[in-house]
Amino acid sequence: MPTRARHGREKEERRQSILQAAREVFFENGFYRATVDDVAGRAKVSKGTVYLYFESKETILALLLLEGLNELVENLEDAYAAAKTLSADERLRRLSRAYLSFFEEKPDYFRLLTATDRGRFQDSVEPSVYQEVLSASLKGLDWVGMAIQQGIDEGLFHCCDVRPAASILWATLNGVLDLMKHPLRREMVGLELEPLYQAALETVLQGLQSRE
Amino acid sequence: MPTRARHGREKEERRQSILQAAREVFFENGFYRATVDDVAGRAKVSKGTVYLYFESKETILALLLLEGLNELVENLEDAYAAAKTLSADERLRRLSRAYLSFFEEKPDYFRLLTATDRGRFQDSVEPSVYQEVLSASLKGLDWVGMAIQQGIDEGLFHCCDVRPAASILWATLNGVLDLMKHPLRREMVGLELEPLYQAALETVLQGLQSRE
Amino acid sequence: MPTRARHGREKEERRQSILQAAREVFFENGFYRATVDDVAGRAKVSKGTVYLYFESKETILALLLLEGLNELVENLEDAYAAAKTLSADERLRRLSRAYLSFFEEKPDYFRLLTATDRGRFQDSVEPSVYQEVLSASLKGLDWVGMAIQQGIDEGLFHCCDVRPAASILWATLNGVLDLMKHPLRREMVGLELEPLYQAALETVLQGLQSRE
Amino acid sequence: MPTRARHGREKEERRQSILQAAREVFFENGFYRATVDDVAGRAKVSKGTVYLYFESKETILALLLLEGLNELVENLEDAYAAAKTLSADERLRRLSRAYLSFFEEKPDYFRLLTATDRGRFQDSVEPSVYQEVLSASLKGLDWVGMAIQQGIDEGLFHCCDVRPAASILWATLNGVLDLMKHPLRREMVGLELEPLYQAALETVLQGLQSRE
DNA sequence: GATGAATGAGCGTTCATTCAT
DNA sequence: GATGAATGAACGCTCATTCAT
Repeated sequence: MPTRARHGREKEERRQSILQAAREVFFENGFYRATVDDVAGRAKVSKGTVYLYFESKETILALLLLEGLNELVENLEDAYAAAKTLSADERLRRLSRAYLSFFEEKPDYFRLLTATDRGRFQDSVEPSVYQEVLSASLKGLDWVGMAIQQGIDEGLFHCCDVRPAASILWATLNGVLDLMKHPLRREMVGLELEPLYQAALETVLQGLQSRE
Repeated sequence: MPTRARHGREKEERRQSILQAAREVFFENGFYRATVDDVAGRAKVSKGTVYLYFESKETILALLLLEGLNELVENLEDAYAAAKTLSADERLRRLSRAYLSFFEEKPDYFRLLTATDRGRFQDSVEPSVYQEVLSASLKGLDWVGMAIQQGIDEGLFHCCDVRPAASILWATLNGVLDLMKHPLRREMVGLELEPLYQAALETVLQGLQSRE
Repeated sequence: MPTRARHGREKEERRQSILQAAREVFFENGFYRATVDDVAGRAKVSKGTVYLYFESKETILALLLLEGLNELVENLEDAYAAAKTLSADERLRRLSRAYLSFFEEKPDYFRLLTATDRGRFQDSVEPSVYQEVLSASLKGLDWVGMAIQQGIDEGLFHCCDVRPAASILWATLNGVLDLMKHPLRREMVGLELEPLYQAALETVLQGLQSRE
Repeated sequence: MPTRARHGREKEERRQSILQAAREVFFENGFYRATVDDVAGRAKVSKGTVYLYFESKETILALLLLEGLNELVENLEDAYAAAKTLSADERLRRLSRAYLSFFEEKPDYFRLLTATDRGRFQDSVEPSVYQEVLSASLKGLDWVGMAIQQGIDEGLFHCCDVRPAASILWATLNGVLDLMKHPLRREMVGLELEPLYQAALETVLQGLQSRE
């Protein structure tokens, strides 16, 4: 059934083009300033068509967030797997680099994830979806945790508990990205993102290795 | 001119009561869900009066953010000054504690600062105001930087540059607070804020002391 | 031409199944709340197919109304014919009972007939169709009129004109049904439909018999 | 405080002019076809202003219905009171005439009351309001009932129960008005409203007087 | 200075109808 | 003939802002 297959593909393409349009206008104007009209206009479809593919504006946001987060998680997974034979600290460097790459390639997801007023989102979307977004946003912690556990097993780290250690590292990376995500703020700090990010990683690694 | 003075005082009081009302409704409902009607109602003035004292809803937000940030900066300043005779690492512990206190006492400012969709804010407010907010949000960096400089001078830290070191520490503290600010997320991580915050601080301090 | 014939039959079946679906959803949700999507879904055809068989949503309503009215008229006709040998007042009792049966078996037609906002209907449907609905809704009058004429001829009624007499009886029956069609209203009136309906009929019959 | 008083009066006038506009457009187009924009345009105010005075479109309808019904009830009350010294049948004639006058002077209320799809109305309006409308629409029954009770006491009517008798009379009057409210139907029936209405009244009065 | 009535553009969403396949 | 994706006008409603009093 080639026609059916074609139809399916075209539908999926249309869906994707609406999602892409939403990504663009949400990023450009922020979720609240962006209107469904904007999204429709950008995707060159009518407003009604948007609602043919998606339940609501909030649903679109949720999908974008999940898409972004899932991509990040995949990147982390790959980085972790690719560094299978390496030492714990090297695996953590790979994980961190994967996170940085994601940030640099999809900066919009970051803005969306961090800058969207949660209040409205939280109660416009099904609780399960909200939970899913929240939990996906913490997946990174798990991979970092596994690498740190390896480091503890290998005797590299002397801290006694994995979860706090992983949280500290993850929070630090997030903190640096958040601090540097805004051009104006980058300018005010007077540093480049990449070297600072690397330095932060090494500092925390050092700190975790020192016996206290 | 006692009348003029009284007028001035009354005007200022009215202004403050509107700001207070705005604080409450913005915190309760989030900036976008809160309406100017809500603010006026809470302040027991008419909607027109709100616009007599403030240019726009966004201006009010900017003022609240600045207020919060200034209070934080004062706390940091005090903590820094009070620890005048202490060693650099101890001064940094005092600064960190001051930040944590602020977060715990005014958690709403945090939400407002981090969770407000920037798009609308940025271009509804005069650029100078936006700059001011941004720069105030980086004041913490300066105080941390001064303590770290002291640490370098004292030979405590072996890193060569103050600004990156300060940024790393500040970003870490921010990252931890951000990670733990949401109850649901706190639950998912399974840790308490305070011990994690302390551990993060000590880890970074250790990392900055190690020679690389 | 068996193929043609089969096609014709299939077409008619499809048409009927759409009408049946429309009956169901119009009755369940009311005409305005029901959507063409609902009708198509219930009939398990596509929305486009509905428009292949019917000009518009209103046309479907008109057809349903006519169907209902025709059924009523047939019932009245049968009741009239079956009471061929009876006296005029008995024939009127049979006609009335037939009307009541129709109301009790198809209460939804009543709702549709009386509760549908006429505005849209009247000018969404061809004038001839509207006329047809209106005239069908008056067919009952004709049969009642014939029985009353018989009564006049037999010397039972002393009123001089058939049409007013028939109108009065018909209006009374309608009025009672309308008054009692809503459960909440039935409860408020505190009476049962059937005895009230009978009493109303007898009262009017008495009234028509009295010499004034 | 003349200003306050003037303000109040002006506000009330504005309110009334919106109600009047709603009456017009609801009557012209039916409730569902009429849009809030239409109402606003007719009242020469903005759409927002409509919502300043009324909660919702349905609320406006409810108010119009109640207004109409209350006016009717007042008319009936007056007619009943004015006929204090008359015999029961004469009082019923006065009540009926009052009802007819109301119908002729405010035909729109009738259309609105009988032709509005209840489904949507019923669940767009608070249950208490719906109850109120329903109960007001039955107030006429009470006055008719009182006059009939008087007729029973005076020995005029021989029926044993007031409520059915009142319901029959009221239903008949309603049935006639409903039958004749539409010009096209009036034409088809070939009678004038007023004589038919009178004849119906007399017929039922006769019927109620006859011993069965 | 203070009011609050008025505005009107804009919102997210719906749905009868059309039309390319 | 049948489909169902696409349309787009219209809907009821909101709310930051203005301005006559």
